[in-house]
Amino acid sequence: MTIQLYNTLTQRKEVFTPINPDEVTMYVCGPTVYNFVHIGNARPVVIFDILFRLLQRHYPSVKYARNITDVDDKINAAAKANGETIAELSERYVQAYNQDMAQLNTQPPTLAPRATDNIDAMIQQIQALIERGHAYESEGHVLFQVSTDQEYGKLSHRKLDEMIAGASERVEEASYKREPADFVLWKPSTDDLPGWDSPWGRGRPGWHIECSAMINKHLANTIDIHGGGQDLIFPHHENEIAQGTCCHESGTEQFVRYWMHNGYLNIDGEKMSKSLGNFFTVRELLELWPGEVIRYALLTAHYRKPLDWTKDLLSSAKSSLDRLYGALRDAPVEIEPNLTHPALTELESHLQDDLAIPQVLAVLHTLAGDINKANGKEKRALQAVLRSAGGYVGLLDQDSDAWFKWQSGKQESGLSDADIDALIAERAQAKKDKNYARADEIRVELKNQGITLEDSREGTRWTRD
RNA sequence: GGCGCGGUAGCAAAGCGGUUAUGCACUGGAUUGCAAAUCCACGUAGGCCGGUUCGACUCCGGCCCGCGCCUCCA
Repeated sequence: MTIQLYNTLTQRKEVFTPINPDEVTMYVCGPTVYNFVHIGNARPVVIFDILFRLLQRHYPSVKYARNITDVDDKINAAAKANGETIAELSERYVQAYNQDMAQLNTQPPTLAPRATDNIDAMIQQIQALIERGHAYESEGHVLFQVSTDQEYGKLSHRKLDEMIAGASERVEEASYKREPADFVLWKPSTDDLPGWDSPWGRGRPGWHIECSAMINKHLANTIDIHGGGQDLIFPHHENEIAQGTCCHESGTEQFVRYWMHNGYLNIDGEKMSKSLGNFFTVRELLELWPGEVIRYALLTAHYRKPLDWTKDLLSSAKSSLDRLYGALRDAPVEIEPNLTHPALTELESHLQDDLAIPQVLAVLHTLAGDINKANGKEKRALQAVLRSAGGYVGLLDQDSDAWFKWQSGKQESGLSDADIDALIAERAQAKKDKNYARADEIRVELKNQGITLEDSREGTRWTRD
């Protein structure tokens, strides 16, 4: 069975065949570090994490790069507002980003290049574009002349003249542009702004150049997969193609073979975005929910479809995970290597079919049902299968007991584990004395504090809501 | 105006030209000192109108509604 991926370029699912099966290359657009990221920013990270895991099972080496944009006007503005240096601010948010993404069980990428470490590569690429007649210098700016690229628009499936006609009010007209659609590769910096020396004076890069330059520098001239949110298709990725293709000798060498784009997160049916202000940061969500619940919630819809982000989605994700972890009671956390099982084969085939993750979740739940009906050796074996299955999508990697005892930042003022254990001990004695009134009283007391008790032959377990 | 996506049961969300998606919630039963967890039972859902077909949620056409992109954005 082969991996099939939906390619935005061709608008269809295609069989994935890497240029070099010994080393697959993937690049995903990372954050601009001027703030905590919102949950919409986390969706591609989680989605491409699952693709990364899938590719790693199929190929000996996968080079996955995710950039850090640490030069941007929004960073400059935020640093100024905070009275902080740009370096301090961006470093702080890089750390926060890495922590947040780790909380969502995402593996770190192979490479996390920063824009500010790759200015040379950008300048080189811009120079190549000028030499090849695709870019020009004007009033301290360097611009890409879109009309020199016959292929421009092939990713977003638009024609240049239609774009301009439709967007005439929004396209920035500037004296230094030859044509309105031309976009900035390099712009001049004033003394109070970050800047680098260049053949065109002290300045800083435009938005799009960092990705194409870093891809060429750190991965290859042609890479296998490039991912990001659907809102990056135009202009960002379209411009990357223009830069990454036109800068090379042939001018036709393919830049990226498979373009993948995830759908948006919506709030009340509308796109979540920083500019609209209708967003939740991953930080604040992690105060209220385990990272795994957030991850699960992000996986409930197919990656190319919009996903409505609601409280119900999260509590439903929590309940769903409760069921899965319930089936993993007393099971070891370690994943058994090289396990084979029809359910794993089925799950793998869903993932290979353009990441059909909702169907993977269905397989997980079917397994959980089977486990709950099984006993002894069979049950143990199925639990190992479920652990493995979870690993395919970055779920179910913690101890079941720890899962059920998870405490949010907001709950920390409540009962401690020791308090709870003490009350349970008291209740056990009461039960032994057939003092059921007192036993029930303790249970109600705990229930009011969000603690649910479960009696069994082996003793009493408890879970936090 | 151009390009694109979607409308499935109370909610969320998939596959599929004919046979249970799945989860959450609800209800009844088993189990339990009472609970919880678990198991069993329980939903002919597919925006509207045509067409193709022996048969359509699935394919085709039209319409209605919602959303996105069209140079800040994941």
